[in-house]
Amino acid sequence: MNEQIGADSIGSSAGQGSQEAGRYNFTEIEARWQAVWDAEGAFTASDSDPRPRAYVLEMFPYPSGDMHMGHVRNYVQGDTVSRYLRMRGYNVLHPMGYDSFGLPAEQAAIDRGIYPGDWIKTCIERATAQLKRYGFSYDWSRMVVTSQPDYYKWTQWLFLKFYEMGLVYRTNFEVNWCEEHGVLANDEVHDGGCWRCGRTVSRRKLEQWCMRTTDYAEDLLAMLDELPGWNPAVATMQRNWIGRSEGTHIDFSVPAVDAKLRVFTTRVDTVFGVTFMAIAPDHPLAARMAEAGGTAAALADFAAETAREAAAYSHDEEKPKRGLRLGVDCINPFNGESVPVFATNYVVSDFGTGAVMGVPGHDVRDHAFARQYGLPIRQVIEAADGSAVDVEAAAFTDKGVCVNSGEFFNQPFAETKSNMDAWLAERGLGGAQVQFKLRDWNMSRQRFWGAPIPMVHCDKPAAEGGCGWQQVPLEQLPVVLPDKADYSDIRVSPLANDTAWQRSSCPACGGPATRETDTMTTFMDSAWYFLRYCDPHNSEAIFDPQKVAAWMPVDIYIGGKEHAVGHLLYSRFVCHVLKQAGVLNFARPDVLEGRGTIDREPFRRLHNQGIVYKDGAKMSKSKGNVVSADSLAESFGADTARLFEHFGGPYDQDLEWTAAGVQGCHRFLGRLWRLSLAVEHAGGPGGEPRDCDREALKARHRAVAGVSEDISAWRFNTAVAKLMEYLNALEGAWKQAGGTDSAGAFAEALRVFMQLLSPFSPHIAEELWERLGGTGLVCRSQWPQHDPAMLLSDTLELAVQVNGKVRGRITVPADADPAQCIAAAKAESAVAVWLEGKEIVKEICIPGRMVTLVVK
RNA sequence: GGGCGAGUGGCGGAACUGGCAGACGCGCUGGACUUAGGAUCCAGUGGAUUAUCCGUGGGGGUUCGAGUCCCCCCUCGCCCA
Repeated sequence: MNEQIGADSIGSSAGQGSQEAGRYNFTEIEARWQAVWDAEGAFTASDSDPRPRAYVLEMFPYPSGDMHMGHVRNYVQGDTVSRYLRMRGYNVLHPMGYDSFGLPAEQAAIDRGIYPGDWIKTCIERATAQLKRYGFSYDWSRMVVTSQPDYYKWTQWLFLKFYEMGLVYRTNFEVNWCEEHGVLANDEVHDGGCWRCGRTVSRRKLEQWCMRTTDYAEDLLAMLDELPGWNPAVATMQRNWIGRSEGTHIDFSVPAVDAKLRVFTTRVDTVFGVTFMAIAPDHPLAARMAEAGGTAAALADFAAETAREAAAYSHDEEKPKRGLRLGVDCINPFNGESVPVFATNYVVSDFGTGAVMGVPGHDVRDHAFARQYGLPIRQVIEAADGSAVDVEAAAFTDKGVCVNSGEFFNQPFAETKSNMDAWLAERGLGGAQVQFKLRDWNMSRQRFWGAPIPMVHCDKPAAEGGCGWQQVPLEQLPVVLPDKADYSDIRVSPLANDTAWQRSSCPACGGPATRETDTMTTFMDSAWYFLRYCDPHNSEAIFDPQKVAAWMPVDIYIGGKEHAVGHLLYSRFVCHVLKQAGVLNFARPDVLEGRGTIDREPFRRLHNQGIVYKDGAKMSKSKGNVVSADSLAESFGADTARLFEHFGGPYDQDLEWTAAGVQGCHRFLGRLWRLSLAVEHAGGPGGEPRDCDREALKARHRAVAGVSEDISAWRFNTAVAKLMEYLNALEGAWKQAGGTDSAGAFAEALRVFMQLLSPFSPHIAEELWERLGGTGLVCRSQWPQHDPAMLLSDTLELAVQVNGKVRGRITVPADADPAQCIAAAKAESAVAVWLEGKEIVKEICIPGRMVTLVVK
């Protein structure tokens, strides 16, 4: 730094020859400050720090291949907020980890013939290096990795805890089945075929472990109302997913098999319009009824066919409705009528009661079905306004008043429903019933790369007094995955082939037992990781409840809205259960907006960043349209890349990836660099403040006010724009200063600049902060305040409108009253032209903004 | 089909409660730095038939004044059937 760089050198090249030392060398700067932060433990969240705590969390990634721009966008937002909150005086917990069990690792292992754990280890190292390069302020000492035994031991512990609470049961669940590749996840089924071989996928039932999430449906729904900080769109999606509906159970008797067929309906008022009964082909009573009706063989065919078909139709296609008349009737309890029973492909057995009453007059699907099978269509509801209804032409689905319904006539829906519910309840035939769309949670995956379900099955047959399924004793956790995986037959999980691993002993009788070979869904791994961050190295317990109480709930959770129902709902569920079990109790009050504590809700605020697209598709490894996180950092540096991610648009808006414009952000940092060095070299405190100094001062207060407000409101794009405006103003003022007199004032202005810039481009901010004489680390300095008085000026420029069009502008003292403004407006020559020969009918002055005159 | 969101220059996007549309940046045009330029600086940049007029997907409305509020329509995206 021996070259004198004066004010006039802003425009000169700083990147050549002897001036090399003054060049903005981002590679060097970024490495240097990352090392300093590391050495200083600048981002360690301390459990003993007395300052108020904040917990900022981004959804942890699946570490498969490169981190890409979609990830970076997410983390940049969390990091900026974290750094901002630290400077506002909070003890911030900002951790990172990896969701490393699951399909991609398993797939990579199959494709490359390696062990999934080895592959994932490499990926984690790579991802960590990429994240570190961006200078994200994570407390890396708290990293959790879900595929490591010290983590999944506790995932297994949770499973057993829930088992003890009676929340886990075993049942038949439908899975997608490929003859060559075995069980497939939903996203491995493409257009009804296996994604690998294209073979038609069928549905098959497997015994699996299942969690009673529906027990908590009411609470999970109700507590959404306590979460005003959630993205409302996501809250709505969860409400719809939980799908509470108030309806009615009705038992229809089936004389042929002497049984009752129970249906659920939200439209009990249409019960007199029932002309058939639709059930799932695999309804528990279906076979018996078919037997009685002489259609057993036909039913078996039909059931097999619909099982095949179910996988073939994705949700957005309306599949053709088909049915099989079973040959038996059931009796409508309300009017004693016999109606035929059909097995159909549009009623499924694992939802509701697996049976639906067919009311073609008032339900669209039933209408289509009745048309196809020539069933009668009957009108039992009339329009409330008395207008004509033709149920032969189309189903009338509005709520109206009953007709042709015996004693229940001419009443609005609510009354009819309560009367009918009561009528059913009195006779023991059903009654009012609340139902949820939410289903219980299937925990089992027929996969190797997941946390083994810690259950063993006693080898002794039940008939000989065997013990059946038993929990693995807690002291034997974790049940560790073998360190080899044999993928020679990929129809079954390697665990199911590994007889040595399966061998175990029965905790109940001490005899031989066999391990469960299914592993847990990865949604279970990710449903509690945010708790483990609070106490990541605890080897005695899943966590210390006091540590969790001190950090939880998460103040700000950031991630993609594709997790609106899955991950977020399961995480809420786990916390609700643990609260009930007395294991946790979130106690930390809301530091950001002073809201009350929600003792079992894990995420106080939820922000969903927009999706990054490339070539019209969401950026993802599987689509092969990934732009690596390294690409920008390499050519422009992390500081530029971070800035650019913010600047592209509102954080929650989707965007098509393009690097066009990144130059602008890089130029901005380059200009800041050159101005700062010029000021640094000019040195010395200035003399009397001059106009240009005052301009710099005003610009500074404007920037502090604007940037603070924008960050608080999550308007990062405009915050960056305001930093750019600040630089423009400082450059202008510096040029005006034309020398070194004012260097002190400009150094001060620039130090504040570095504070404002620090959450966005932290490395260059540290470097220049130090050069300009800042003490300590800028990321630990206290966020600057602005003086509101500095935002005001002595005079104001007002626009003058005549009949709604701007015709001129006037400059008035800031304290001028409306009458003075209006008088000045009329006197302005550019305005007067438009007033000539006209009559002024109205004069309006909007203080500080404009004067508007209406003429005739 | 239902729910939600969006439509503003050549481009990404600004515009808090209705109050000067296009902040900030990209791109582009011209110029400077005696050559060169993926560097830097300066000036300009919504359109047009340029004293003025027209412009925020289209059409109506409320208002002194509408990107913003109300009604109808079109297009796109996401979620759910």
